[in-house]
Amino acid sequence: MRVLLVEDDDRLAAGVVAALEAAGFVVDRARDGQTAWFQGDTEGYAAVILDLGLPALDGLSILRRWRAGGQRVPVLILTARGDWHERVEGIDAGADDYLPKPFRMEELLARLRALVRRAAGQASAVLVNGPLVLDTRRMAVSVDGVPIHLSPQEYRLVSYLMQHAGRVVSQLELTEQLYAQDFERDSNAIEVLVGRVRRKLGGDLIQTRRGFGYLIERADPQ
Amino acid sequence: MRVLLVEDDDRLAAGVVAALEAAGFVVDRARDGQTAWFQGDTEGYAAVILDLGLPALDGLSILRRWRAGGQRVPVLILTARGDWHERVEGIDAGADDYLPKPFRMEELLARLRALVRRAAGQASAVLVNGPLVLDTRRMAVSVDGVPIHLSPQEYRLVSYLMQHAGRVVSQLELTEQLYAQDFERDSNAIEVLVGRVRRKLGGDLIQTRRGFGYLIERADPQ
DNA sequence: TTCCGGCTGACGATTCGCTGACAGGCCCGC
DNA sequence: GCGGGCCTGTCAGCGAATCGTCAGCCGGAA
Repeated sequence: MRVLLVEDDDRLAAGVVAALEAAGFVVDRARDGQTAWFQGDTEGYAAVILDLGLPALDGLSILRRWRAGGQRVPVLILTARGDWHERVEGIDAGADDYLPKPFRMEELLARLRALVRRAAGQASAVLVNGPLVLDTRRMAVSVDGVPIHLSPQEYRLVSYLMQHAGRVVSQLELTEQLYAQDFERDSNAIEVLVGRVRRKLGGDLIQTRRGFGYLIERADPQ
Repeated sequence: MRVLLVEDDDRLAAGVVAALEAAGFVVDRARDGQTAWFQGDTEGYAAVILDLGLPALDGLSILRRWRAGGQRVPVLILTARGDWHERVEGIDAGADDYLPKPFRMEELLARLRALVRRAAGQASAVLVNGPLVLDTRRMAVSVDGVPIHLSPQEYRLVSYLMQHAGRVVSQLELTEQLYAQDFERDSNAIEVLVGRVRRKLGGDLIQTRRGFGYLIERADPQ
């Protein structure tokens, strides 16, 4: 877990670095705004601890530049200036947390842990299998980068097959997944559904295992 | 954007509710811990403001119960007790932020906005998505730099979709976020609302995923 | 070849979302 | 208090999308 500490006061910085390293973080330190801005934008940090009172380039400006450039790294602001509108400004500039000096090291650690935990909670929800890409958040499917429009039922089918890619899924299993319990079993609804999806996705992405079920091959770089 | 305020002091609560509503939030209030616990667990709030000193069930206990039950709603703790180990305890119990009384209403709002943003994975007070810009501080929306006048309800819709840009949001979720608890579910209010917003924003900024919900595409540098 | 499981096109009932019209409620200026 | 404008939920109607059904076809395996 690598974090960036942006702090010009050597004594304070030393203390914070020691505490962070004791807590298991790997710490880089930047003394001035220029360096901080560059490093925060290019290196991949899990979090940044940012002092507002800095030489060369103000902390708030760095933060705004990062955010304007789409840099989303979690930022914890650290400053001696404790008046409320400074805080509001910092938070609205895109800081994720704020800690006024003087602070207890325990509190800094707790907040930092919370910050990292939160940022890690945003898993990418995109399933990829060869040319087939399924984005569960956008509920969108594409083949070779071309977006494909699927109806809700069709989407559910592809989603289920993708989540179980590399395994044969029986018609019975699909029926149980896609329909309510009281669904007539000797219906060819699944076959029709698969047909429709195949026409949209093209090719043989969904394979048939005659007598067993359907399958999307797993084709990942593993 | 629907939030839950857990506060037993009527006078304070009234002030906070007024400020929150003026800032565009839909507010439910709970007076005691029991109610708070139940509501926070069952209703889908964008955030919870939690007073630690409560009758019936202590604030920290509620928080721990929520977290133990997997409830991830962002929680901002509010309390008169400002010593640091209380803060650490609160944060480690799963609070996302902490504000000691007395506080400025502006700071509460800023922190609340930050909390909601963070939960949505955004990082700045100004949300940008392609031509669409939403300034949560000024409650202003513009498309291609042209300011658009939205009614409160319309603004909330756009705000919520922007906070969750790149994700399909169901009508049920929108209903829960935009309306108080006792709202009739089989109404087409959301559809009408979306229609009105679309006419104002123009184009297909708000997409429909038939059978699933609505979506504002995310178009930013990653 | 036969047979059986799967595929396909057509069809129609139903659902879903969009829209215009309308009305009640609220606020503001007079 | 009164009138007008805005806000916002309800309703009905429309058009399109959805999706199960059915009948007939195809093709692989024995």
